[in-house]
Amino acid sequence: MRFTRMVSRTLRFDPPEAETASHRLMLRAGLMQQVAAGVYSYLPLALRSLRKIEGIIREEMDAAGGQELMLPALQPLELWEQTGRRAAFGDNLFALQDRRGRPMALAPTHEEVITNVVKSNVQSYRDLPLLLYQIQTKFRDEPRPRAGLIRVREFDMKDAYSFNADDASLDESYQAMAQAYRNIFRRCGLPVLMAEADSGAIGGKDSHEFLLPTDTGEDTVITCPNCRYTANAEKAESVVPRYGGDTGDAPLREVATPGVKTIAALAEFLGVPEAGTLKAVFYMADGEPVFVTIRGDLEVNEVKLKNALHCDELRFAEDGEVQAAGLVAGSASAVGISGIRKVADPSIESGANFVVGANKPDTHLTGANYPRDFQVDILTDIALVQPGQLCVRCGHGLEATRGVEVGHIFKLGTFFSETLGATYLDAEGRNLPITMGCYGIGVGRLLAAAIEQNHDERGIVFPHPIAPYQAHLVGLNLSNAEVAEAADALYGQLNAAGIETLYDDRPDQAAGVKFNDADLLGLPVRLVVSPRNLRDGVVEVKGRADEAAVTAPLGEGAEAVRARLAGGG
RNA sequence: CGGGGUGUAGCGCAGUGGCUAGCGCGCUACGUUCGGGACGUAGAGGCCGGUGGUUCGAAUCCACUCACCCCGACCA
Repeated sequence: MRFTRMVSRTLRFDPPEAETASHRLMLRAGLMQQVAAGVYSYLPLALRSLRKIEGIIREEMDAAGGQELMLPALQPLELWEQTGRRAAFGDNLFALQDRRGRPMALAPTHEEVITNVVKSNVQSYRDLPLLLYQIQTKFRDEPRPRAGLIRVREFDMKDAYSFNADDASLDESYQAMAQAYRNIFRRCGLPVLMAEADSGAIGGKDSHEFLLPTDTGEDTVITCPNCRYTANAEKAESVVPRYGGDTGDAPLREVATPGVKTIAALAEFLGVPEAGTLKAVFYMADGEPVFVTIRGDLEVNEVKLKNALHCDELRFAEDGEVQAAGLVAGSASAVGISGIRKVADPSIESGANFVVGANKPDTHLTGANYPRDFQVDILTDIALVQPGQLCVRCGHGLEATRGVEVGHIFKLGTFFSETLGATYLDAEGRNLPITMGCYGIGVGRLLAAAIEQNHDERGIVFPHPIAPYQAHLVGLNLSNAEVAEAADALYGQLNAAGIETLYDDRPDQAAGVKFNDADLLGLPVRLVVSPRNLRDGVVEVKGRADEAAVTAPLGEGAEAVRARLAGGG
């Protein structure tokens, strides 16, 4: 490709709206252009890279026994109502009407449609297992798109679905997918963490996320440096150190706490640690108020809470809703409260004689103990893991890192097959629901993550397998006919040798401009033809990440590129 | 949806009521330069986000509205 024929141009300065590295570099290098919030045009350079990523994904999916197909993005809304996911997705689902007023949706994912495909094609255990996948555009009306391709509303996703007769078979498919994912990310130059993840309201036993560690990531990963336990903070569990050695036989006693509203203020006022108090938090779950109790030094994990409540929408209650429920914000506790759903974290048992609200203004109680003084409807882990808490497996201190989720695999179980009636006959003639798994990779996000991981202060440093071109041929001083001739000839040789080459054939740009653009675009190998090199009969060869260039005989440019690519770096 | 911010040339920005709206980059032409973002000369390029108001006069003041960015609740 000749530089002078490219539609895109590089930006001389960083675009001010882009804060994360991949976003900034992709705009600046002319890889993409924004059309609307979370909607981008992919220019040729980006598309070439995306196609390479897709190629890697296809190879690995096919190697794992996958079959590629293509499902529609436009779907009847009815399909989403059948499984109840119209409500689950809520405003994130792009809904529209066709010309006859029929409700339609732009699909955010494809479990419903693929389950119907399998339902009408699979009757027997002999037809299983199946692994089907596609690379296709998804639509999600995200509340807040951000950071370039990290979070967008229209994006290409590789989504795969496995269909198995039983859990043992599902495990095999799941493991095969996990391995395929590891291969894909390694080939894209990404050192990902595989973390235990929340599987969502639909359930299913296992779920893992593949996260690229980076400060600009949206997720928090909890890791144990000792036993390698790795989990998304949404899912992670920890051991909460017990508070105090008391036996819990202290009597309940009221204390006046004028003006004390927060846990921090309460702890200070009474001279007890925050772990010696119980915190009350109020949520609205699908419109119903919920009373949540957790030890004072811990935070509520809303994902865990949502799963415990089996609700679609969960949010903090507003002041008016708290009052309407007859609760006293700042001095509330579950003691003596009824007529509202009560959820508590097991940490309320990891101590005794707690300080809690008295459910009247400016008053608290000391000596509160569960279950002696109050009861709850649901007692389950709803705590957010914090670094420094202890690993549930080995007791070592946990650490937290930020990461971008680039892939996610789920064991779905039989939710969709049961809801939509996808069954098979087993060897004994029984009609059983097919067991499913699903596996997603965001292709554009993977590119963004790769750039996030592989760049320096000068620009992108593309990993070879996903670079738009392998070689960047720079011709300096091309108004000199001899140099132009030599550069053109080398370009021809590279093409003939099958090396994808971007040829900076701009006749009148200064060397600095060309070098800076080459660094910005970050193609793996740079070749320089110039009057100086021509005099010596050589071409300069430099890997993007190399400190210095080496020279090769002018006629051996293609071999030099191959050698440099094989050398890594 | 809550909080903060921005809309003026392809891009980045300046312009606090006065008539022909400016600067840098980029772009076009010619000339000079030529190994890390060169220089000169001459040009092209604007419904100042939109609508409605105030005013003799609005990019500038007021109201409404739309869009985009950043911070929090969603996910590949």
